Amino acid sequence: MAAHAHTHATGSGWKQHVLASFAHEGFRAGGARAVVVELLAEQDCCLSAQEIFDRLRAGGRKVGIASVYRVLDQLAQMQLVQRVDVGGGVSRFEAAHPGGDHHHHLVCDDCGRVVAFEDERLEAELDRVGKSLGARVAAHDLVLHGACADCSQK
Amino acid sequence: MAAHAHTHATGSGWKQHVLASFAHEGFRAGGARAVVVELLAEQDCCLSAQEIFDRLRAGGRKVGIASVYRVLDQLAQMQLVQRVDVGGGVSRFEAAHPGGDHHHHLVCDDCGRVVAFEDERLEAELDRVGKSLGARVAAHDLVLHGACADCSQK
DNA sequence: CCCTCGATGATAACGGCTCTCACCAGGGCT
DNA sequence: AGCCCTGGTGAGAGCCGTTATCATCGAGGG
Ligand SMILES: [Mn+2]
Ligand SMILES: [Mn+2]
Ligand SMILES: [Zn+2]
Ligand SMILES: [Zn+2]
Repeated sequence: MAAHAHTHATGSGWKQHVLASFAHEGFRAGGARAVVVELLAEQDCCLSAQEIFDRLRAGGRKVGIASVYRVLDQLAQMQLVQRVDVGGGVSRFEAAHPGGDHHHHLVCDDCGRVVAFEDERLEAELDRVGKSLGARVAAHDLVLHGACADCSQK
Repeated sequence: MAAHAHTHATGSGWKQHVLASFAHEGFRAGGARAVVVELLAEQDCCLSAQEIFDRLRAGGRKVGIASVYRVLDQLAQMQLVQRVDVGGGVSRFEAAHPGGDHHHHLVCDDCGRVVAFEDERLEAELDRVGKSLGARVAAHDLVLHGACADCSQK
């Protein structure tokens, strides 16, 4: 696992999977949906609906904010994106890979930066706890708050 | 650990600690603050600001919603309450015990119920992960989503 | 081509939260 | 006890992310 440049965590594999899923569910091909999926596929970490809207507009695409929320909602219901709630009343969204790697976030309360991380043992513990509750846990939201590595050493 | 009735997780110990902290910080004694603390001390689990407001009003207390948020904000900054974000754009709050037990929540996406749980090993893993990031982690928010024990077995 | 119905986007509405500001009252002082 | 200053309070307006509405557009099967 040497030093190949960090390819986007969400390659075109995810995008293809999403488009196939939409087709399979009998959805029609719409411009807004395609372009939101396209943008999400290029990201390494979560974006808010407003950020998605702004970037698409900046790229000359005349999407409506309602369409952005609509598509994100559909994707979330189909388990194709993960809704990330870092507090502050804003939801963020990122591609969710079928059975694959997912990560969590540390939010720096000083500079606002969002740092992604993943940890195998932590996931195992989360699974164990879910089972011990007798519940069928479909997802877990985890956010660490504090001072990021940069902010904490000054 | 036999069957003694489940005493409130937040006895008067917490309340005393909070009042002492406020006095120590040079705050004046205000009616709204006292009554919000009082109510929080009686709870076993988290309440939203609106719920706190409604209950106080129902009890004949003429508090303002602004005061509720103000007090909750002060308490959160003094680390005397934990802000719990279970999604849906509503923050919930519960008493935080100095160095003691804290718990997390499972939210049933079917019936909306909120189930509290605590787990020592999970906390240890969370600590380890925080350290491995080089960050100074002050708090962590964890919410499990899925079907609760009742809803999952039908 | 046409026609139907899902998709889209401008806009209004909604709700949680925050801000503003005039009034209230704790408590140090005399 | 009475004053006064200042922090505490609460009604209401405002802010902002999200959701609902609805007229219009266009994908795609006939
Ligand atoms: Mn995880
Ligand atoms: Mn914990
Ligand atoms: Zn930082
Ligand atoms: Zn349930």
